[in-house]
Amino acid sequence: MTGKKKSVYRLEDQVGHILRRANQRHAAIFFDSLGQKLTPMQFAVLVKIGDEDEVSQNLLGRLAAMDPATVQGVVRRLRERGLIAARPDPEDGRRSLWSLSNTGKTLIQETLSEAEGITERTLKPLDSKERVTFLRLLRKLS
Amino acid sequence: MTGKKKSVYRLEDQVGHILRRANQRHAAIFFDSLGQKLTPMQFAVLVKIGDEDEVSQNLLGRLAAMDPATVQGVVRRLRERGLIAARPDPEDGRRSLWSLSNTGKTLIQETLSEAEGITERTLKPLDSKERVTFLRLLRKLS
DNA sequence: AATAATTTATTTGTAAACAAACAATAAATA
DNA sequence: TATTTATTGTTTGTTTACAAATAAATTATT
Repeated sequence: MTGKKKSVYRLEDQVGHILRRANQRHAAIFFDSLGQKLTPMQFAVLVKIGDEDEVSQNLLGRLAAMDPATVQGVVRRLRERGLIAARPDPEDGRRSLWSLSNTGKTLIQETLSEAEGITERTLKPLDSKERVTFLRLLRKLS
Repeated sequence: MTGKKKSVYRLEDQVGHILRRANQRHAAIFFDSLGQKLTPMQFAVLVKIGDEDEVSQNLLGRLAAMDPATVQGVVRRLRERGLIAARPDPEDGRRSLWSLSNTGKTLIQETLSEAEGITERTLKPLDSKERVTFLRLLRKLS
């Protein structure tokens, strides 16, 4: 009786599914902490613009790992809230250059420590050695 | 000169950001392999319904880790394609019960091995020991 | 039975995510 | 200079994600 071993596909064992659930958990933690002020991507975009002073859409997309079409929408909403200022690039008619407004700078300053708390809470289930290992391996997959 | 150490918030070091990028990579691999047939969530839903024979929206949401409102849309699109059949629950007027159509069963059979390939390709950067470690830690965060 | 509480599902609205097609500008080449 | 190629950005459409509000049906309580 040497039958073929039936391979069972268990969704909950697939890395994609578990990655997605880990993301969900992180998003929930983020929402819990900063959800009334910013979404995760809005926060990421503000941080990245702040790092660079002034960025084009293309550069911002690379920095924040976002599709150009996605950048569009995120930045539009932030501009509508006055958190980002825009001016045309004098050297390239295709581009516009984005920077943080004062309101935007203030908001980032106010939220940075909460953002650190979000990372901390997300990693809470791991001890410090596990965190190092996990982040190293996760980076390999990204 | 024992000044306060300025804590620098680096987006690319935050677990949320790296998780998101790992997810992006997995989604791209999925799209590359099955993108013309199914999305990741459509695939997950079909697998889960197939496992259970017949499910309510609520149960399906729990099984696939999806919000009820999200389940709505995913299932509607699959029904429109004739991959899922629905009937009212005779015992509970609020529910409808969903099952795979024959077309749905066939499609899952055809795509299961590709799905295994997606998991394999996603984990490619890790050797087999690292995979075990990674999945164990990732599960703790989900 | 009548009322209240719970469960289940739906609807609406906002925000991402990204493919695909298109448009505009700049840079390279003929 | 004129033409081609590459870069950068926009628009459209589809899908996922989820909060919040609502509705409908069931179950528990009085």
